[in-house]
Amino acid sequence: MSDLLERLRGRGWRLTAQRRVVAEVLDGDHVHYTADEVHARASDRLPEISRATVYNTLGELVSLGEVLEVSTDGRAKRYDPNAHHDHQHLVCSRCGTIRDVHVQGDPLSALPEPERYGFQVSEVTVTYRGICPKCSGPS
Amino acid sequence: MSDLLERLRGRGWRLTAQRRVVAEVLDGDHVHYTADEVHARASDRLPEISRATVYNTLGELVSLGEVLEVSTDGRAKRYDPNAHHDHQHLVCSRCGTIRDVHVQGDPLSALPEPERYGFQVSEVTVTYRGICPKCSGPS
DNA sequence: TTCTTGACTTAGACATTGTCCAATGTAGGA
DNA sequence: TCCTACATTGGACAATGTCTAAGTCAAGAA
Repeated sequence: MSDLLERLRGRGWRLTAQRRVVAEVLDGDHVHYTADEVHARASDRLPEISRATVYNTLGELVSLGEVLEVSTDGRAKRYDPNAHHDHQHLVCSRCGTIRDVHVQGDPLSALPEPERYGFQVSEVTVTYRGICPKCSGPS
Repeated sequence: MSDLLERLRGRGWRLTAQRRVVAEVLDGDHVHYTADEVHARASDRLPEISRATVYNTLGELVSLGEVLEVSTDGRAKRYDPNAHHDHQHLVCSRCGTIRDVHVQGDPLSALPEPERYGFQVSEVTVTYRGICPKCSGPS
Protein backbone atom coordinates (compact mmCIF):
# COMPACT_ATOMS: atom_id res chain seq x y z
CA MET A 1 0.00 0.00 0.00
CA SER A 2 2.97 2.27 0.36
CA ASP A 3 2.84 1.94 -3.41
CA LEU A 4 -0.47 3.68 -3.23
CA LEU A 5 0.89 6.45 -1.03
CA GLU A 6 3.78 6.95 -3.44
CA ARG A 7 1.47 7.09 -6.42
CA LEU A 8 -0.68 9.64 -4.68
CA ARG A 9 2.26 11.79 -3.71
CA GLY A 10 3.32 11.70 -7.32
CA ARG A 11 -0.02 13.20 -8.17
CA GLY A 12 0.49 16.12 -5.83
CA TRP A 13 -1.20 14.68 -2.76
CA ARG A 14 -0.03 16.17 0.47
CA LEU A 15 0.77 13.25 2.72
CA THR A 16 -0.89 13.66 6.10
CA ALA A 17 -1.29 11.30 9.02
CA GLN A 18 -5.03 11.18 8.43
CA ARG A 19 -4.74 10.17 4.81
CA ARG A 20 -2.16 7.56 5.61
CA VAL A 21 -4.41 6.03 8.24
CA VAL A 22 -7.39 5.89 5.90
CA ALA A 23 -5.28 4.24 3.24
CA GLU A 24 -4.00 1.71 5.75
CA VAL A 25 -7.49 0.81 6.87
CA LEU A 26 -8.56 0.15 3.30
CA ASP A 27 -5.46 -1.87 2.69
CA GLY A 28 -5.98 -4.12 5.72
CA ASP A 29 -8.54 -6.85 5.45
CA HIS A 30 -9.86 -7.12 1.99
CA VAL A 31 -13.34 -6.19 3.01
CA HIS A 32 -15.67 -3.48 1.84
CA TYR A 33 -16.23 -1.03 4.66
CA THR A 34 -18.75 1.75 4.88
CA ALA A 35 -17.45 5.25 5.43
CA ASP A 36 -18.35 5.08 9.09
CA GLU A 37 -16.62 1.75 9.51
CA VAL A 38 -13.52 3.25 7.95
CA HIS A 39 -13.87 6.15 10.34
CA ALA A 40 -14.19 3.84 13.34
CA ARG A 41 -11.11 1.87 12.37
CA ALA A 42 -9.15 4.98 11.54
CA SER A 43 -10.07 6.40 14.95
CA ASP A 44 -8.44 3.42 16.62
CA ARG A 45 -5.11 4.53 15.27
CA LEU A 46 -5.68 8.28 15.21
CA PRO A 47 -8.42 9.18 17.68
CA GLU A 48 -8.94 12.78 16.66
CA ILE A 49 -9.59 12.08 12.98
CA SER A 50 -12.87 13.66 11.97
CA ARG A 51 -15.68 12.22 9.94
CA ALA A 52 -15.36 15.00 7.40
CA THR A 53 -11.77 14.07 6.68
CA VAL A 54 -12.62 10.43 6.18
CA TYR A 55 -15.39 11.36 3.75
CA ASN A 56 -13.08 13.77 1.94
CA THR A 57 -10.28 11.26 1.67
CA LEU A 58 -12.53 8.47 0.47
CA GLY A 59 -14.00 10.81 -2.11
CA GLU A 60 -10.55 11.73 -3.34
CA LEU A 61 -9.44 8.12 -3.56
CA VAL A 62 -12.53 7.38 -5.60
CA SER A 63 -12.01 10.21 -8.04
CA LEU A 64 -8.39 9.23 -8.43
CA GLY A 65 -9.58 5.77 -9.34
CA GLU A 66 -7.75 4.07 -6.49
CA VAL A 67 -10.88 2.85 -4.77
CA LEU A 68 -14.34 1.92 -6.00
CA GLU A 69 -17.60 3.07 -4.51
CA VAL A 70 -20.18 0.32 -4.22
CA SER A 71 -23.78 1.01 -3.34
CA THR A 72 -25.63 -2.22 -3.13
CA ASP A 73 -28.55 -1.49 -0.91
CA GLY A 74 -29.36 2.18 -0.87
CA ARG A 75 -27.90 2.37 2.59
CA ALA A 76 -24.33 3.42 3.20
CA LYS A 77 -21.91 3.24 0.32
CA ARG A 78 -19.06 0.80 0.70
CA TYR A 79 -15.50 1.27 -0.49
CA ASP A 80 -13.64 -1.34 -2.49
CA PRO A 81 -9.86 -1.05 -2.55
CA ASN A 82 -9.62 -3.58 -5.38
CA ALA A 83 -10.13 -0.95 -8.06
CA HIS A 84 -7.40 -2.08 -10.43
CA HIS A 85 -8.85 -5.48 -11.15
CA ASP A 86 -12.00 -5.90 -13.16
CA HIS A 87 -14.53 -7.69 -11.00
CA GLN A 88 -18.13 -7.79 -9.93
CA HIS A 89 -19.87 -8.28 -6.62
CA LEU A 90 -21.67 -11.03 -4.77
CA VAL A 91 -23.78 -9.71 -1.90
CA CYS A 92 -25.43 -11.60 0.94
CA SER A 93 -29.02 -10.40 1.10
CA ARG A 94 -29.14 -11.23 4.76
CA CYS A 95 -25.98 -9.83 6.32
CA GLY A 96 -24.80 -7.50 3.56
CA THR A 97 -21.31 -8.96 3.20
CA ILE A 98 -19.74 -8.35 -0.19
CA ARG A 99 -17.33 -10.61 -2.08
CA ASP A 100 -15.48 -9.81 -5.25
CA VAL A 101 -16.13 -12.27 -8.07
CA HIS A 102 -15.05 -12.70 -11.65
CA VAL A 103 -17.47 -13.40 -14.45
CA GLN A 104 -17.05 -15.09 -17.81
CA GLY A 105 -17.19 -12.91 -20.87
CA ASP A 106 -17.82 -9.19 -21.11
CA PRO A 107 -21.19 -8.21 -19.66
CA LEU A 108 -21.18 -5.11 -21.85
CA SER A 109 -21.60 -7.22 -24.95
CA ALA A 110 -24.90 -8.60 -23.67
CA LEU A 111 -26.59 -5.28 -24.35
CA PRO A 112 -27.57 -5.11 -28.03
CA GLU A 113 -27.21 -1.84 -29.89
CA PRO A 114 -30.95 -1.13 -30.20
CA GLU A 115 -31.24 -1.49 -26.44
CA ARG A 116 -28.79 1.34 -25.86
CA TYR A 117 -31.18 4.14 -26.79
CA GLY A 118 -28.43 6.45 -27.94
CA PHE A 119 -26.54 6.27 -24.65
CA GLN A 120 -22.75 6.21 -24.76
CA VAL A 121 -22.50 3.19 -22.51
CA SER A 122 -19.18 3.12 -20.74
CA GLU A 123 -19.57 0.92 -17.72
CA VAL A 124 -21.45 -2.05 -16.44
CA THR A 125 -21.78 -3.39 -12.94
CA VAL A 126 -23.16 -6.82 -12.20
CA THR A 127 -24.36 -7.63 -8.71
CA TYR A 128 -25.27 -11.14 -7.68
CA ARG A 129 -27.41 -11.59 -4.61
CA GLY A 130 -27.98 -14.62 -2.47
CA ILE A 131 -27.51 -16.10 0.94
CA CYS A 132 -23.97 -16.70 2.12
CA PRO A 133 -22.95 -20.00 3.76
CA LYS A 134 -22.87 -18.44 7.21
CA CYS A 135 -26.39 -17.09 6.95
CA SER A 136 -27.87 -20.21 5.38
CA GLY A 137 -26.60 -22.43 8.14
CA PRO A 138 -29.00 -23.75 10.80
CA SER A 139 -30.03 -20.56 12.59
CA MET B 1 -53.43 -1.00 -12.64
CA SER B 2 -56.84 -1.74 -11.22
CA ASP B 3 -55.60 -5.27 -11.80
CA LEU B 4 -52.98 -4.51 -9.24
CA LEU B 5 -55.50 -3.19 -6.77
CA GLU B 6 -57.61 -6.30 -7.23
CA ARG B 7 -54.62 -8.54 -6.75
CA LEU B 8 -53.72 -6.73 -3.58
CA ARG B 9 -57.22 -6.90 -2.21
CA GLY B 10 -57.14 -10.62 -2.89
CA ARG B 11 -54.14 -10.79 -0.64
CA GLY B 12 -55.98 -9.16 2.24
CA TRP B 13 -54.97 -5.59 1.57
CA ARG B 14 -57.33 -3.01 2.95
CA LEU B 15 -58.03 -0.66 0.10
CA THR B 16 -57.54 2.94 1.18
CA ALA B 17 -57.46 6.19 -0.73
CA GLN B 18 -53.79 6.60 0.10
CA ARG B 19 -52.79 3.24 -1.27
CA ARG B 20 -54.83 3.75 -4.39
CA VAL B 21 -53.15 7.07 -5.03
CA VAL B 22 -49.67 5.64 -4.58
CA ALA B 23 -50.48 2.81 -6.96
CA GLU B 24 -51.83 5.29 -9.51
CA VAL B 25 -48.70 7.39 -9.36
CA LEU B 26 -46.54 4.37 -10.04
CA ASP B 27 -48.79 3.34 -12.86
CA GLY B 28 -48.64 6.73 -14.58
CA ASP B 29 -45.56 7.57 -16.55
CA HIS B 30 -43.28 4.65 -16.79
CA VAL B 31 -40.55 6.38 -14.88
CA HIS B 32 -38.65 5.41 -11.78
CA TYR B 33 -39.51 7.84 -9.02
CA THR B 34 -37.87 8.24 -5.66
CA ALA B 35 -40.05 7.87 -2.58
CA ASP B 36 -40.22 11.63 -2.20
CA GLU B 37 -41.19 12.11 -5.81
CA VAL B 38 -43.96 9.58 -5.33
CA HIS B 39 -45.00 11.49 -2.25
CA ALA B 40 -45.03 14.79 -4.10
CA ARG B 41 -47.17 13.40 -6.90
CA ALA B 42 -49.47 11.62 -4.51
CA SER B 43 -49.92 14.87 -2.61
CA ASP B 44 -51.24 16.51 -5.76
CA ARG B 45 -54.19 14.20 -5.66
CA LEU B 46 -54.51 13.70 -1.93
CA PRO B 47 -52.88 16.61 -0.14
CA GLU B 48 -52.93 15.21 3.36
CA ILE B 49 -51.11 11.98 2.55
CA SER B 50 -48.11 11.61 4.83
CA ARG B 51 -44.57 10.61 4.01
CA ALA B 52 -44.76 7.67 6.38
CA THR B 53 -47.69 6.21 4.48
CA VAL B 54 -45.93 6.54 1.17
CA TYR B 55 -42.87 4.79 2.57
CA ASN B 56 -45.04 2.07 4.12
CA THR B 57 -46.99 1.50 0.95
CA LEU B 58 -43.92 1.37 -1.25
CA GLY B 59 -42.34 -1.08 1.17
CA GLU B 60 -45.39 -3.28 1.04
CA LEU B 61 -45.55 -3.20 -2.73
CA VAL B 62 -41.93 -4.23 -2.83
CA SER B 63 -42.33 -7.13 -0.45
CA LEU B 64 -45.37 -8.30 -2.38
CA GLY B 65 -43.19 -8.30 -5.47
CA GLU B 66 -45.35 -5.79 -7.33
CA VAL B 67 -42.66 -3.14 -7.53
CA LEU B 68 -38.88 -3.27 -7.63
CA GLU B 69 -36.54 -1.21 -5.54
CA VAL B 70 -33.60 0.18 -7.47
CA SER B 71 -30.66 1.83 -5.80
CA THR B 72 -28.25 3.02 -8.42
CA ASP B 73 -26.34 5.75 -6.74
CA GLY B 74 -26.43 5.37 -2.99
CA ARG B 75 -28.80 8.29 -2.84
CA ALA B 76 -32.55 7.80 -2.75
CA LYS B 77 -33.95 4.47 -3.83
CA ARG B 78 -36.16 4.49 -6.89
CA TYR B 79 -39.23 2.38 -7.48
CA ASP B 80 -39.80 0.41 -10.64
CA PRO B 81 -43.37 -0.67 -11.36
CA ASN B 82 -42.21 -2.98 -14.12
CA ALA B 83 -41.56 -5.84 -11.71
CA HIS B 84 -43.17 -8.61 -13.70
CA HIS B 85 -40.87 -8.37 -16.68
CA ASP B 86 -37.29 -9.44 -16.43
CA HIS B 87 -35.15 -6.47 -17.28
CA GLN B 88 -32.06 -4.55 -16.33
CA HIS B 89 -31.24 -0.86 -16.07
CA LEU B 90 -29.41 1.76 -18.06
CA VAL B 91 -28.54 4.83 -16.01
CA CYS B 92 -27.33 8.21 -17.17
CA SER B 93 -24.33 9.08 -15.05
CA ARG B 94 -25.00 12.74 -15.55
CA CYS B 95 -28.73 13.27 -14.93
CA GLY B 96 -29.61 10.00 -13.20
CA THR B 97 -32.43 8.99 -15.54
CA ILE B 98 -33.10 5.26 -15.63
CA ARG B 99 -34.30 3.22 -18.60
CA ASP B 100 -35.35 -0.40 -18.57
CA VAL B 101 -33.38 -2.56 -21.00
CA HIS B 102 -33.32 -6.20 -22.00
CA VAL B 103 -30.14 -8.19 -22.26
CA GLN B 104 -29.20 -11.27 -24.24
CA GLY B 105 -28.77 -14.49 -22.36
CA ASP B 106 -29.00 -15.10 -18.66
CA PRO B 107 -26.49 -13.05 -16.68
CA LEU B 108 -26.66 -15.62 -13.89
CA SER B 109 -24.93 -18.18 -16.07
CA ALA B 110 -21.87 -15.95 -16.39
CA LEU B 111 -20.91 -16.70 -12.79
CA PRO B 112 -19.05 -20.02 -12.65
CA GLU B 113 -19.69 -22.38 -9.77
CA PRO B 114 -16.30 -21.90 -8.09
CA GLU B 115 -16.93 -18.16 -8.06
CA ARG B 116 -20.07 -18.61 -5.98
CA TYR B 117 -18.29 -19.33 -2.71
CA GLY B 118 -21.11 -21.43 -1.33
CA PHE B 119 -23.70 -18.70 -1.74
CA GLN B 120 -27.19 -19.70 -2.83
CA VAL B 121 -27.27 -17.16 -5.63
CA SER B 122 -30.84 -16.24 -6.48
CA GLU B 123 -30.74 -12.92 -8.24
CA VAL B 124 -28.59 -10.81 -10.46
CA THR B 125 -28.90 -7.17 -11.38
CA VAL B 126 -26.99 -5.61 -14.22
CA THR B 127 -26.63 -1.86 -14.40
CA TYR B 128 -25.23 -0.14 -17.43
CA ARG B 129 -23.97 3.40 -17.05
CA GLY B 130 -23.31 6.01 -19.66
CA ILE B 131 -24.33 9.40 -20.95
CA CYS B 132 -27.81 9.76 -22.36
CA PRO B 133 -28.43 11.54 -25.68
CA LYS B 134 -29.83 14.62 -23.97
CA CYS B 135 -26.78 15.02 -21.74
CA SER B 136 -24.24 14.31 -24.47
CA GLY B 137 -25.66 16.95 -26.77
CA PRO B 138 -23.86 20.31 -27.16
CA SER B 139 -24.23 21.79 -23.69
C1' DT C 1 -77.94 0.34 7.72
C1' DT C 2 -75.19 0.77 11.72
C1' DC C 3 -71.67 -1.05 14.72
C1' DT C 4 -67.22 -2.83 15.80
C1' DT C 5 -62.59 -3.67 15.49
C1' DG C 6 -58.16 -4.21 13.99
C1' DA C 7 -55.62 -2.47 10.34
C1' DC C 8 -54.25 2.01 8.46
C1' DT C 9 -52.76 6.86 8.63
C1' DT C 10 -50.82 10.86 10.62
C1' DA C 11 -47.42 14.22 12.48
C1' DG C 12 -43.48 14.70 14.11
C1' DA C 13 -39.48 13.04 16.65
C1' DC C 14 -35.56 10.50 15.76
C1' DA C 15 -31.74 7.88 13.20
C1' DT C 16 -28.40 7.37 9.59
C1' DT C 17 -25.58 8.91 6.05
C1' DG C 18 -23.51 12.51 3.85
C1' DT C 19 -22.13 17.64 2.83
C1' DC C 20 -20.60 22.25 3.89
C1' DC C 21 -18.19 25.98 6.13
C1' DA C 22 -15.27 29.03 8.94
C1' DA C 23 -11.55 28.63 11.95
C1' DT C 24 -7.35 26.37 12.82
C1' DG C 25 -3.36 23.45 11.83
C1' DT C 26 0.51 21.73 9.08
C1' DA C 27 3.38 19.50 4.94
C1' DG C 28 6.66 20.60 2.16
C1' DG C 29 9.03 23.96 -0.67
C1' DA C 30 11.96 28.39 -0.52
C1' DT D 1 13.29 28.14 9.78
C1' DC D 2 9.36 30.39 7.79
C1' DC D 3 5.36 30.75 4.58
C1' DT D 4 1.41 29.60 2.65
C1' DA D 5 -1.63 26.93 0.19
C1' DC D 6 -3.74 22.96 1.20
C1' DA D 7 -5.73 19.87 4.81
C1' DT D 8 -8.31 19.07 9.05
C1' DT D 9 -11.70 19.93 12.50
C1' DG D 10 -16.21 20.25 14.74
C1' DG D 11 -20.46 21.27 14.30
C1' DA D 12 -24.40 22.82 11.76
C1' DC D 13 -27.17 21.41 8.14
C1' DA D 14 -29.42 18.43 4.46
C1' DA D 15 -31.45 14.29 2.53
C1' DT D 16 -33.47 10.01 3.20
C1' DG D 17 -35.61 6.76 5.89
C1' DT D 18 -37.78 4.66 10.40
C1' DC D 19 -40.60 4.58 14.44
C1' DT D 20 -44.38 5.58 17.64
C1' DA D 21 -48.58 7.03 19.95
C1' DA D 22 -52.89 8.65 18.97
C1' DG D 23 -56.59 9.15 15.98
C1' DT D 24 -59.27 7.32 11.78
C1' DC D 25 -61.65 4.30 8.79
C1' DA D 26 -62.59 -0.06 5.56
C1' DA D 27 -65.02 -3.88 5.54
C1' DG D 28 -67.24 -7.69 7.69
C1' DA D 29 -70.97 -8.76 11.29
C1' DA D 30 -75.44 -8.14 13.03
